[in-house]
Amino acid sequence: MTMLQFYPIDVTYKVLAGRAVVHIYGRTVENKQICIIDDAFEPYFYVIPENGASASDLMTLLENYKNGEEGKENKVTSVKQVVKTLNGRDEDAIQVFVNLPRAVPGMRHEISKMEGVKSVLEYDIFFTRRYLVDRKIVPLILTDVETEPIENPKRSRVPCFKAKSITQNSNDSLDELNILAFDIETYNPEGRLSLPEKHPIIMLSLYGKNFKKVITWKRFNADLDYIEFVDGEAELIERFKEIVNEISPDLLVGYYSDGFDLPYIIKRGEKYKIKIDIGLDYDKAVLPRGNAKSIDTTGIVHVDILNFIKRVISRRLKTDSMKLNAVAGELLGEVKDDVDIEGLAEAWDTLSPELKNYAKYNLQDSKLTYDLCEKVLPNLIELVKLIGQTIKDTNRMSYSQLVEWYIIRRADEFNQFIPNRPHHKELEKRMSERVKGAFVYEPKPGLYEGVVVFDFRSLYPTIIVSHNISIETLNCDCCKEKEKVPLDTKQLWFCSKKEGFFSTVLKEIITRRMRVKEIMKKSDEKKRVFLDARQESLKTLSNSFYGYLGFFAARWYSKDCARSVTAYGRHYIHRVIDGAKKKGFDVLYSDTDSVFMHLNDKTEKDALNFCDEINAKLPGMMELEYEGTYPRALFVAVKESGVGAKKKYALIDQKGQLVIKGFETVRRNVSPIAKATQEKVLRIVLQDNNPKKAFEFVRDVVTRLKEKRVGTEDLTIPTRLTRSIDSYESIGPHVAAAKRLKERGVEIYPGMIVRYVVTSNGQKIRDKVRLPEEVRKGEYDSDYYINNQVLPAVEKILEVFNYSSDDISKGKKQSKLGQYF
DNA sequence: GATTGGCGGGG
DNA sequence: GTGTACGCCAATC
Repeated sequence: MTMLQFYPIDVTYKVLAGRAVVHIYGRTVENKQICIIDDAFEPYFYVIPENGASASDLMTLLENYKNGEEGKENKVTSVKQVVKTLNGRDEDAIQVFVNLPRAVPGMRHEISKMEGVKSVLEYDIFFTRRYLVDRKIVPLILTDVETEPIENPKRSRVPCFKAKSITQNSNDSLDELNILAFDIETYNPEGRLSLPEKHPIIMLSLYGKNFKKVITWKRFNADLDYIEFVDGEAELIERFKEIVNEISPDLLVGYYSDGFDLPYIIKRGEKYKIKIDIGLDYDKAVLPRGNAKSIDTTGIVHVDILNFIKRVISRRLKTDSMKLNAVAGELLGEVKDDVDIEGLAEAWDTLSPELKNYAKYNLQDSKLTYDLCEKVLPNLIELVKLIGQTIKDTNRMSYSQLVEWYIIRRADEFNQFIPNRPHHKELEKRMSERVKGAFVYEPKPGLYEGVVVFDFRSLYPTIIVSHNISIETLNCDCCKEKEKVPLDTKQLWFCSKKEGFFSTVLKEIITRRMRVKEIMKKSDEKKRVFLDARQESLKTLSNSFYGYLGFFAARWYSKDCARSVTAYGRHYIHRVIDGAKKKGFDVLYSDTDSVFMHLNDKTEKDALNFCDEINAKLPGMMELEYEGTYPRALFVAVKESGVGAKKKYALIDQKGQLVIKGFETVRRNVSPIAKATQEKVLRIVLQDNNPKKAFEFVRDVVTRLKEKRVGTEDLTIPTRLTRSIDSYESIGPHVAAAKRLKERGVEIYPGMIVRYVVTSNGQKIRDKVRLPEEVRKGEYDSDYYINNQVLPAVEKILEVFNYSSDDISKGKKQSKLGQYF
């Protein structure tokens, strides 16, 4: 028997000789890939006996239970009596061990209908995930194993060891993973998406540390040292497999490769009877079945990095497009090569010298994918270590799943059963339940000087912790006479004696984050990247706890807990608003956790003192924070009502930076001239405090539009087609533009962005539409751009200063505006 | 205005 | 594989 240390990377299980055997792939401390095999873990679930039913009778019955055909039998192997808590109530239960994971779904329905059975619990916890939780193993953390080597292991590309014991006793983790990125180019003469039934893969690129390669199967003149020519598509696929297994990276990374690249390679492989058996266990990668979306390769983990970016990273990105170009542009400051991808098929057919540029383009896509993966990997790794599930799974988890799997891992420590997921009827009920949300104080439209902003630090998480909000502390018997949740509709309270499971777990996450932030201050640059990713993961996780409580599919769902959180939120924000008014500040605006106060004749110091007074009375972890002082703030009206618009305001800070919220400056289907005018007007108003100048600027834009001095590029409106043009009932401008494109022989497909200019040819908008390349400079409908683009973008801003749209277009002013002229 | 349906990413 | 996305926008009633 020898001791071995390794870092787990991937976990799977195989059925060997009628037993489920867990296989953990990873790297040793010497950086060798290995597989640890553990055959001592058994699948199980729980049965709760009916009240009053005899648990021992039921145990005897279950002990000998079996079903299924011979050879495919589902059998109970043993039973054990346990007591655990389910949503605050202690339950006597029977833990039922079975022969195979598939026996659990195979028998749980029948068992749940047996006499004396109240319910069945934990029947849908995936075997390998359960293994990690029960064995307290966290992927990527240094693991000690007592092993015996296995001679001549079957179906393994790496040495295998049988585990006698497996434990983690260290915080040391594997933070540098070997990445190989890949990308394919396909042949598609019809000029839209390729069909794997018809169109071959013509290029495939791979990019790793000190490795770059483009494989293609037509020879052309290309003076590129990374090109490798092979004889055909089948050879291309074989070569791809060879390289992946030669390099044997930890991660095989693509961009939308769950949805495009890997399924495409698999389907083209089928045509030549080539299996994509690149995993360390030789299992062939298969297309997702049913509703599945992921493609798994064992040991060499397939990571579609788009998943992670979309789910976790996108929150902090400005772009709303998840295209590789947009994401790489923002995260890396680097973009895709600029080639006309529509011309690839023709270049391929004619063996054009352009193919060299397509090869470069192909490699560049893999490089961007590699760099993106490297960039977000610290975040993914920290999340893996926090949640305790594999890279493969964590990469594809939504926030609610991340919270849920974190809680599941902690449940056993607190002796908690994992509640069942809601079924159809319950889901329907939950979906119809609405929780009253946050309080919004509507602003009075206007330009204000001297504005201080305060907000509650992590409002909802700190409420949950400070008020001990948790399913099992809700309306306890012991605290009936204590403080109630500030709600008119219902009497709710939370235990003040016993700490709740949900709130305790959340509290630990918050304190851990504070500790990490402290350590960060004393760390060097390299460490700080990981620590920053860690505190970021802890933050996103803690911010998701409230949402999880009210998420309809959550195991730990509680509408009463969720509504208590928002009720306390409204309560505390009102406390700030009322207190500020009493002190003589004008409250301008408030939304959920923030308050905008007008200083009036008071100073910033007065405001800070006020903040201190509020903080002195807040419970537990709750804290009101000073966000900043702004020399000017602008609030605009919504429609005709004169009421201030919510979530739409603009500020200028003391350094002259604009903070613009809710204005349409970034919306897609607006012309550049309208966007730019809006931004400029906000800057003039906030920076120069000169509405007249803003007004005149707009009037000048209007004049330039009238005099046809605006260039076509500033007038081009981009809009996305959402379906095929024939299926549109009404011909909107973008549909008319699409039709013109089609007439010119351009393939039209749903999802494409059409760009058009509105001219004065005809009556209806659809007749006025032209493609940018069809119009000469000055050929456009001034009235349309003035009345439908520019004016709506600035109207609400200028209205604050009593300018109306008529004033601008006519160049006149109303008499009451004398003060500005 | 509320509800429903389909899309995103990829060549 | 002890299962299987989800949040948003646009179209439509």
